[in-house]
Amino acid sequence: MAPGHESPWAEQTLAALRRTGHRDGGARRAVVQLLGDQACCLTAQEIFDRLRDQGRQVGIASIYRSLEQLARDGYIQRVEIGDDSARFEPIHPGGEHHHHLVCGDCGKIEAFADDGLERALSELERRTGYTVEGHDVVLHGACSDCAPARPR
Amino acid sequence: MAPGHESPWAEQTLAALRRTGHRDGGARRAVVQLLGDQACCLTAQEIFDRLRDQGRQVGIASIYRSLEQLARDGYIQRVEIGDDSARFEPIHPGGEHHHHLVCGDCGKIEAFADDGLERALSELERRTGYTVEGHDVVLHGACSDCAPARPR
DNA sequence: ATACGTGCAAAGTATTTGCAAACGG
DNA sequence: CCGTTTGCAAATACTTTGCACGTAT
Repeated sequence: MAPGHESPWAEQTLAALRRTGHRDGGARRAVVQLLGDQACCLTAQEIFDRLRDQGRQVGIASIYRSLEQLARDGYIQRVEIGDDSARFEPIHPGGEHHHHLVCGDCGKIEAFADDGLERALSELERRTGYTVEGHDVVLHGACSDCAPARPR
Repeated sequence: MAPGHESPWAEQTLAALRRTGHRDGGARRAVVQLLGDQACCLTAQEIFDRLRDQGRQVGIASIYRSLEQLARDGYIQRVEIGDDSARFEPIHPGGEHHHHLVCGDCGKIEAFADDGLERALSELERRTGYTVEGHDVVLHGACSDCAPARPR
């Protein structure tokens, strides 16, 4: 990430935090900026490592605290992949939104979006009367790199 | 669970284990029997507690080891709900299969099945060429008990 | 000035592993 | 018998918490 340059999501999120009376400390800002530049979800440890690689010295506790607050306030989403650590990624207010495919061969996590799936989910919510605030879908299988190597 | 009586799933699973050359020790059998009688997914700790309540004295390490093996060999499925422990439930070979709604108010976990959702998922697999071995869907929201109490 | 945010270290959970004893086939 | 399974305890991994200090407002 080029210093001084922020993704639109990071900018919006930091502005919203300021507006809601939060102070702008270094640790949370670094977490938000890093998350905003990421293609996909990161673990707390990954965030810690990348920030340290960038020379930003943040305590891992601050990362966990930032993530907890950001998730609670709806800026980021917690994603459970099935390895034993939680992952986090920005929620884009526009509503475009994706799910994850976890490759059992190489461990890679790929994002995908699918309208049919989203339609089925909202149909389900409507029909059952559940009051659903969010949903996670995780597919386990072989990613597009590993699948060709195996017989279909 | 009435001793001596086993759910069909438990019976099949134990038979399959025997057939694949596994020995029939007490701990894993107790785990399989308990899981077979359960309506929904359990954590390792819940399994430990219920077995102890039944008078079956099993080490929690054996429960984890059994669950790991059963999941690896495709007898049970790991379900990640978003609290910080993993849950496990039988996979019924028939293919009928459900997902989970986690209530943010009361914490209850409800199972549901939905054909439209399953159709959308298989359509997605077919269209993208992903080789998908399994999928998890978790809805977060208010369950049918808590939702009526809140304005829709 | 004054509370909020941060870093460090310690405490808590959830899960895994090492090992010797128990046990099934 | 012999190797798998088990229980215990110690180890590990991840996350949370207590507390003193820094810093944004």
